Amino acid sequence: MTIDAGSVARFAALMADRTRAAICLALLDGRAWTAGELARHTGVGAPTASEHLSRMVEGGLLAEVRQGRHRYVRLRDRQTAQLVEDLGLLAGAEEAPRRSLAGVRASRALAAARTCYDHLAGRLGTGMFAALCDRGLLGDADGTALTPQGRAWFAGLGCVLPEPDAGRRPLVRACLDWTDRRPHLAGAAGAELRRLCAEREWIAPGARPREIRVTDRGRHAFADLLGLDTAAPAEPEAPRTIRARRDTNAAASRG
Amino acid sequence: MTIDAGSVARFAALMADRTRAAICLALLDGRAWTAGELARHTGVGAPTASEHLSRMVEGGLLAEVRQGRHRYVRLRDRQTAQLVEDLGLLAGAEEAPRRSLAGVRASRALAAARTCYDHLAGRLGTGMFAALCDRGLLGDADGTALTPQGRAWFAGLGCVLPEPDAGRRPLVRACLDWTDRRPHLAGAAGAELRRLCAEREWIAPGARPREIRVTDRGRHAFADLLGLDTAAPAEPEAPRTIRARRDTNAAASRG
DNA sequence: GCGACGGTTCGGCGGCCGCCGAAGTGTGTC
DNA sequence: GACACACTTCGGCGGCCGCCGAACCGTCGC
Repeated sequence: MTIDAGSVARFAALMADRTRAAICLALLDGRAWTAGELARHTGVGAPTASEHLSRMVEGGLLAEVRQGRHRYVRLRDRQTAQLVEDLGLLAGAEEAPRRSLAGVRASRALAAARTCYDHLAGRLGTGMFAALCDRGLLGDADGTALTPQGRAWFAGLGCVLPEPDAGRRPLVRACLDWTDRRPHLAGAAGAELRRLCAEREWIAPGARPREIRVTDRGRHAFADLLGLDTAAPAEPEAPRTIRARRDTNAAASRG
Repeated sequence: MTIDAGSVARFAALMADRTRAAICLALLDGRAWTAGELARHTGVGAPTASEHLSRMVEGGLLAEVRQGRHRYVRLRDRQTAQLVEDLGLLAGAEEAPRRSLAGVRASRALAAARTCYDHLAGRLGTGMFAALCDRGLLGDADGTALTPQGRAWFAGLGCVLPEPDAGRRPLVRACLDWTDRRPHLAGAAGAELRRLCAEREWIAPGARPREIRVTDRGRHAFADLLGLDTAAPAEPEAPRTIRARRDTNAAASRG
């Protein structure tokens, strides 16, 4: 047996609980969260969250950094984040589109622009991907390769892209978008592009985790560079609320 | 919430059991298995297997075809197979290399050549990938693109590759090999290449599931086409045995 | 029609799991 | 040194889960 069924089961079990899955999804924003934040976010007590985190770290799903009286955790690495994302995509693929009204409001902003681990997603991300393709900067039809023009475009922005090297992270990768069902730019170039956008303040963090906002400066830059229209909905943000979810947990844990 | 933690947990739970994980891994060979075969393969009773399969089909992990008094199941689609494979890779990444002696014998053949869902893996797969790169048939350093020469090479073999089309399956994809830790060729081209190898009888099924054997004809073809040395270990195959595994199950299900 | 056979359903058993409250540990602050 | 705070450990509770044996249901072969 090349690979042990037991270890696969053990690893999958780390995500096979509603609370732990919620933790994984929260961590998809690429940041490190404290144990307390995650407890509040998932609506669970501190002891429970603590046990979950220990288990996930032990199992190799999360990495932790202890700092003073805080315990920070993040997804172990890019591969792990990718797995969580793929899992979310597949798990959501067949789901009926039942969503609360509050959810619609929240997801509208997320659908517009958000981060996906370390790159840009939402309509902003898919729009950029399409624009890059249109201009011949991404080649090979699927957009899984960077053309010489593409490389020049990045260089013109002052982006130093890592030399592509077999076995390392792909330079460009097409990542199917949850909300838009079209690809957005992932891979090393996607991460670099996001870093650049943040550095030049073309984007800024939104009200909720993972949500991002295109700044005025960014709107001009995206229009100039890619002919991209990033008109904002410009609605005031509702305060984030913690909702109880104990009642829904038992129901959800069953197939 | 863009994606529901409950559905992620529910989906992950489908693989979070040793028996179900073993079923997934078995199905990675791309074939459809009957319920009985899987019950025997996983060392579990028929009722148990039946319940597992129903749950996995219901949850969208497997697809089933009922034929007479048989129930055939397979992984739902390529994305699902990919997920299982990635999960296996990550789950195995940190594991201590504890393996039984029988396991070593078995995995030696698998490490030499096997199928990975619908393409070739093992040293045969990684060797071909490296050879294709060396000859400039795969471009873009990571080998995520086919060069014009590469396309010509496939054409010369009589392989009709699908036109690459955004949103469809990538033409070529580098898939990290479990045993060799180097990439092998996946994607549509990988699948086509495997089909061709089987059609010309360059490869033949091995003694165990997923295992493949390079034929004499294949050995010559691979040497001529790619300068690839595929010397076989040529050891007689041990008969496959069903081992009891009930005792190890409880231990494995705990973190 | 009958028996063999693959698969399913049902009832029940043992075991683990996820949760919490209470108490404990270590860190930073006044 | 005392207190607040973030987190952990412990004990216990309710609940689901995975398994099996027994009985049952279709299908196939004779």
